[in-house]
Amino acid sequence: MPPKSSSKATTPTQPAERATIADVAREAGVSKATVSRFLNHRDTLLTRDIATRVEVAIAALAYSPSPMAQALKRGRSRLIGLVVADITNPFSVAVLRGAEKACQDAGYLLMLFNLGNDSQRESEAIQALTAYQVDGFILNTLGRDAGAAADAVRHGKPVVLVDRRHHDMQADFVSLDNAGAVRLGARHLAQAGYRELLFVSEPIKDVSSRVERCSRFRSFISDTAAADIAQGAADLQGSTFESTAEDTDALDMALRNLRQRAGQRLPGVLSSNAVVTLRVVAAMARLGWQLGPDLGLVGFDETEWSPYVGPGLSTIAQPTDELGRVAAGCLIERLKGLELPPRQILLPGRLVPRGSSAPSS
Amino acid sequence: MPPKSSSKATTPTQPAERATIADVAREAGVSKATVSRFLNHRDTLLTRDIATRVEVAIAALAYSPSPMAQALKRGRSRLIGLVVADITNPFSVAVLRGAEKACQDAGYLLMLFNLGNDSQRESEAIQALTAYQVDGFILNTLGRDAGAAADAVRHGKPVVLVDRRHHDMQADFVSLDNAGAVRLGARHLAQAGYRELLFVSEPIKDVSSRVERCSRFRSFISDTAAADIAQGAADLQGSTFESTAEDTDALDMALRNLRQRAGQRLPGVLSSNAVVTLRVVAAMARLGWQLGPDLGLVGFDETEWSPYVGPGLSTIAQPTDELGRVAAGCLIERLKGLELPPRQILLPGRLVPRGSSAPSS
DNA sequence: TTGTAAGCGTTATCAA
DNA sequence: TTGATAACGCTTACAA
Repeated sequence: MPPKSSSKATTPTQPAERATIADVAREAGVSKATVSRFLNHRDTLLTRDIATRVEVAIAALAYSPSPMAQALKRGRSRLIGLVVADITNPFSVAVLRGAEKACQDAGYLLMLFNLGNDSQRESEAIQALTAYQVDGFILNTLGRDAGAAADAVRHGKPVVLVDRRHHDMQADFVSLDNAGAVRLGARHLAQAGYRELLFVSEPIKDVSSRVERCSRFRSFISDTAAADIAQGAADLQGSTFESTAEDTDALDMALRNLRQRAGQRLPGVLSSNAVVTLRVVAAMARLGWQLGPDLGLVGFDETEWSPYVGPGLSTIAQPTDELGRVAAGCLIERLKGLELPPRQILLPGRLVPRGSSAPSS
Repeated sequence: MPPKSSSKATTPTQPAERATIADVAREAGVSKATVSRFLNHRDTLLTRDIATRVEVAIAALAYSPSPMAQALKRGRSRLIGLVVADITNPFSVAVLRGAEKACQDAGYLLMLFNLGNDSQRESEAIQALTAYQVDGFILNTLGRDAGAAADAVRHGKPVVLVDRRHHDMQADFVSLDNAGAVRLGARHLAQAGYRELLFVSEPIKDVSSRVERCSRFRSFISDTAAADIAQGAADLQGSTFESTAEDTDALDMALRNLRQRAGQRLPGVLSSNAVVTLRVVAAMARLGWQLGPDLGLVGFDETEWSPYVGPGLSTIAQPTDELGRVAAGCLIERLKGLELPPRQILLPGRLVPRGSSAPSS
């Protein structure tokens, strides 16, 4: 293949190959070093005359530097590695979206690695990404594969954890304020009159956000119950349940038991994410119960469809876009050299009350 | 795992820096070229003795080649660029997921660029991605920015178009069989007894998939009506409507008109994607109509929530994962050197009938 | 069969 | 202020 050299190109307007810094140097009649200086240290040391010559040449050749070569030389790539546990999860996607935007705005590109819920592959992901010299990581993973992320940190690559913290890792952490969010949802249910509550979660398995939500739910119940007792009204009870996608019978049973325990009182469910919410909705359909009157429901994660399922699903909206943006922002600050002990940034959730938490419509 | 270079490393188990090919060569007592040969042409030309020495050294240093350096030298990067018009769109995400999986399996990593529905940025995206030497592109974009993708093709980078074709571009195209899918949905409505049909789409704006669905709907109506006349039953009518997110009044009006036109007959809607479906559902709620009895609805795109909205939403499920997989597969074949005229791969949709297209429950 | 050396497109360290 | 020149980590003629 004749590479460039004029020849009878069918499209004369296109420089068949990308121009290199050498081409620019030749065109401008200067050295490569000068061109490089123009690019990187525009402010310092450059004769007006030479500078414009270079500038013209760059424009003429539509030159832009090769990030690959720069990465090789500098050891930095303007790439950010994003590892998500499961891109099926709408929450991950929402975060991804926020992060992608922030990265683009800061001139970074995102390299994506999806674990497909196979936490074993976490170190594989991080290795692949480090190989490409990504400048930093945004991790939304289990952190089971403990060494993996720690390696990255040790290699001096900044890491930001989103939603799920890793055990004793020195990294910024960005997440929903789970304590506040659980309180928001549980209190709303309790005040609406639902007094026998059940927290339904995916299998907890040490996933930090699940652990937190679950334990916060427990403490909400005991705190509130204690307060109630002090006021002579001791009817609030709570329990928790871990639901799997397969075992729908177990969920049906848990809900039946819940209603039985409730007795005269109203039963209510707080579900830990959108997937679980849908499972509860499906169970309700199987049981033939009405959302609201028969069972109160508040679910984590607001979605476009929340308003239209049953009487409308009450949700706790996470600031997903902002989580992604903030995570990327944190990372970029670190990349700019910010030295600070690991930060913890918790963003508040927002309650969106709808029919599913209204005892009577 | 004891690496080598003593020094007082705080973490003795980690080789502070990534090992390079030179390190391996030194460790094995051979030349860099030999190591490189071992890596790339393991099969040919290598003494058993030397080969094992290299192998041992590589293992000892946990060496893996730098893809950046390889890319620089080879001009190929094992990177695939994915450009999506709007990552908010669940369809895009589903495709992304399928593609990501296929790429990973083939040893490619995905670089993601989201246009955020700003079609102007398409060439920006493609340029950024080519700068990183991506080996090929998967494009789910409008193709408004005509030159952009064409440039990539001209530079010899294979391109696969997903869901949206670009005008006269030489590239593989992977998509739902829109003709078949429209027929599936419209016929289902018609057979269920809905005889005054409305196709509701997002603003068509030259987006190829929208254009196709809309025109296929029109021809379904005229074909079927013609056949009906031949049989003496000429009561099937159809029209189309473009809905925007803002102007909900217009949609309400369109539905009211539809029902009026229907007269004694039943009105039915075919909606062009999940977003539009939700808009129609919202309009129904505003109008106080019942899905099914008052208006039949079939929507493109199956989602996890389709079963739980109203009486269940009838949908036309796209094989999203497979679309992504096939697209990535096509690209990878091309990368392996497959020379073929541009292919067109259409995957069938599947009708999922539910309550929203049942006149009586 | 193996080694030497020349690049790939940059940036950085020297002299000039 | 500018220009050679040597890396960065790898592949690949070409020699040996």
